[in-house]
Amino acid sequence: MKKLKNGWVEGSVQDFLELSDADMEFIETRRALARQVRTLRQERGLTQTALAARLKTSQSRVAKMEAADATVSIDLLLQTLFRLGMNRHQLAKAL
Amino acid sequence: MKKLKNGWVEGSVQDFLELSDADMEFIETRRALARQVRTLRQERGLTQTALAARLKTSQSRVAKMEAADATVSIDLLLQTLFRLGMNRHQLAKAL
DNA sequence: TGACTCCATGTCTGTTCTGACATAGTTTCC
DNA sequence: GGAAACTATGTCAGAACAGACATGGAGTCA
Repeated sequence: MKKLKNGWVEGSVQDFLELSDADMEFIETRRALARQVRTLRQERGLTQTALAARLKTSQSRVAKMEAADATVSIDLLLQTLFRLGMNRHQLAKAL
Repeated sequence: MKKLKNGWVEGSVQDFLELSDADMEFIETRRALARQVRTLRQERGLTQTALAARLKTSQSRVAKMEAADATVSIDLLLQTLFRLGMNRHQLAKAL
C-alpha cells in the first residue's frame, strides 16, 4: 500500500478488507446476479413493489437484492431470477 | 399422468412433487454444482475429510454438498468451488 | 409547497442453514 | 473374513438469512 502526498493511501479494497480471491469471486458473482435482477425487472416494467408481490416478499428485500446487500444469499437471487423466467443457460451467460 | 397395465403410473417427478419450472432450474443448478465439487475434489486427489479440513468444515458437510442435499445452499457450493480454485468464467461453463 | 411514487436502509423475529458429532454403510486391501 | 479408509445420513445448537415493518431520501407533478 503506497502513501500519496495528499494523505490518501493507495491499495485495493480487497487487500484492505483482507478478502481472498475466493471471497472476491463470490462477491462479484452476487453483484452480477443482483444486476441481472434489476435488468429483468425493468425489462418487464415492474416496480420493486410489484416484483415483491409476485415473489411473495417485501419491497425492501427486492431493494437489498438489487443492491447485492450482504444479507442477501445467492440462493435468493437465483430463485428470483428463475422465477423471472431465466434458465441455467442464460444464467451462465450473465456470469 | 397415465396409468399403465402393471399398476405403475407414468408421470414426471416434477409434476408429482408439484415443482415449478423455477424450482426445477434451482434444483438442477444445485446438482450441477454438487457434481462439480466432487469432480474438482477428485481431480485434486483429496478425500472428503481432507477437503473438509481445507474448508474448515466437516466431512459430513462435504458429503452432503456432493449429494446436493436439500440442506446445502448454493452459497455454500459456490464458496467451496471458488476455494477450490474455480472462477466465475469456469463456473458459467459448468452450468 | 405538498402529495405521491419509487427506491434505500436499519432493525426485529421466526425460519433455515452450517458445522459438528455420532453412527452406519461401502470399498479396498491383506 | 476382518481391518482400515472412505463416504453417507440423522440430529442438534448456534449462526445466518428471510420477510416484514418503519422510515428516510430522491424524483415528479399539480
